[in-house]
Amino acid sequence: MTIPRILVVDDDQDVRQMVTQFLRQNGAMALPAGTEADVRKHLDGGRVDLILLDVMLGDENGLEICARLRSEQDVPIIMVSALSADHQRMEGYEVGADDYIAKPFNPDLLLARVKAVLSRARRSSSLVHRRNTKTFEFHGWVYNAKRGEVLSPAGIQVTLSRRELALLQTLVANPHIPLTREEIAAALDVTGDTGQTADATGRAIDVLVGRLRSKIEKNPKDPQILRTERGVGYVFSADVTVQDQ
Amino acid sequence: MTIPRILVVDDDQDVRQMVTQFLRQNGAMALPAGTEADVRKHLDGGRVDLILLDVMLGDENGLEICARLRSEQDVPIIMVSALSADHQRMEGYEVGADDYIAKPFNPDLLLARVKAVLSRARRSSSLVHRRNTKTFEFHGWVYNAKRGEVLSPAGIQVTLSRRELALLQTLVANPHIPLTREEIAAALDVTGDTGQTADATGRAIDVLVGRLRSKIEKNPKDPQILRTERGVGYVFSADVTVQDQ
DNA sequence: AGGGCTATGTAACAACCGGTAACGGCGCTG
DNA sequence: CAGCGCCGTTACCGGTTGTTACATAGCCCT
Repeated sequence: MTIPRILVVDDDQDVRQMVTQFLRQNGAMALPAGTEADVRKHLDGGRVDLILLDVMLGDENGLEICARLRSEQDVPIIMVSALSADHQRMEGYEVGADDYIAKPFNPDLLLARVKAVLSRARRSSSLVHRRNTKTFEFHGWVYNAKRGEVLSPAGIQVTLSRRELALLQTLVANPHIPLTREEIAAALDVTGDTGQTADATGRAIDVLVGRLRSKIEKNPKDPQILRTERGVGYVFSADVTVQDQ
Repeated sequence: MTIPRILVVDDDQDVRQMVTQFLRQNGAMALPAGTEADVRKHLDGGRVDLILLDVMLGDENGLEICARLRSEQDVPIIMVSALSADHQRMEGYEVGADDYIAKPFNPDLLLARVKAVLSRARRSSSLVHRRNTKTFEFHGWVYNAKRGEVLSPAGIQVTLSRRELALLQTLVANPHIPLTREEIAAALDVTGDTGQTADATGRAIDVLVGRLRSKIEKNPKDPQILRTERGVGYVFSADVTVQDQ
């Protein structure tokens, strides 16, 4: 990658100078900016890879600027603040900052953050490394594959055990397709080391299904989502909508 | 740039111990194995980058084992033997060994061979690079390998003990790759080799993991960084960005 | 409809696994 | 020598998961 251009936005001239200099020593093209006008000038004029934005700009509110910039351009932003309280941090994220760092900061820390954000940005633009998290939705339930989180229609988080989660994952990936116990066992890697038949694996799957039902079916006795296909196995009989993220 | 895993196969406990220790000092994850069964356990379980195989195993014939392994898996093998006769060397090559070294061997020589075979296999040459100072960043944390410093997302320095630091280092070098307790122990050089199972090493790793968690996890009860892989071991499940320095 | 067979649901149990508090040994430092 | 921090061991607890046994439901045949 070419030398990254970093906009250093801070109303304190001394801070600007210091940060700018430090970044330059570390190979970046640092562009100091004292006001939002300065920022816009640079954004209009040319390429900017990252904005280091101080939360407290004399007259202007950095958070607002951040939100505004975010809504207009897709430039990574790291918020900088003298306030390290957690809620500040959260606010920073809410307005769309990519990261947050407290002042006074450790140079190593700053550099690490900058590089992290830059490489993240680069990665997202190259199709190769895209790591997509999927979210599945069915009958009001939401299953976030990455975090392994399951939310009930009421929005309450349900904790599934590892096995239950794996089962759900398998099912969700094959909606409306009847799966035999053997297939499920294979997907869950249950077999054990003695190449057991599905029967020897035995009722493990049945029991597991029961346990999952007890957690995600409104009335486990009359399952609507995880249905039994008698003589065959089980079907996930809900429509699933998938969202990449 | 993962740390290479080297299986040290020798029926003589003292030799195993010595070689293992030497390799560990030079940055490898050395896994001692006394029998073919041990070898298979490791091969089944996980990735092994290289096997150092003694020709004379008490009951078994190392050459046969070598041939057998070769026919099954594509793992580089270096044969080790007390007999330096040429025909032995030839035999070693015939059964598929990548290199051959006579006992007693010069440590430097061993290391050279190991590196050669590893790089031929286009594996990491981290045996060499490992001395580089690196800074790792994950979830806002910064770990400076040279100074052994760890900074929290808030920029506060956290003091880890020697062991905790070593554990972190091992994990950070293998993000998203589940490590067994045994592998971790090997990397930390915990047991030496007394033919102990991972169980004999006992809960040391578990406890250590717990201690590290209590320092770097926001909520140690629900670890986001250092996750448990039930029945397997532990995974460092954060994206890590690395900077050479 | 009813008998008999098989498939499935599930409660109870036991084995196993991982988290962790507590303890004690060890080495270092003052 | 006392105090302290580090670290492996142990024991206990709680959660997970496969097994078993028994109850029930579904299906086929007469």
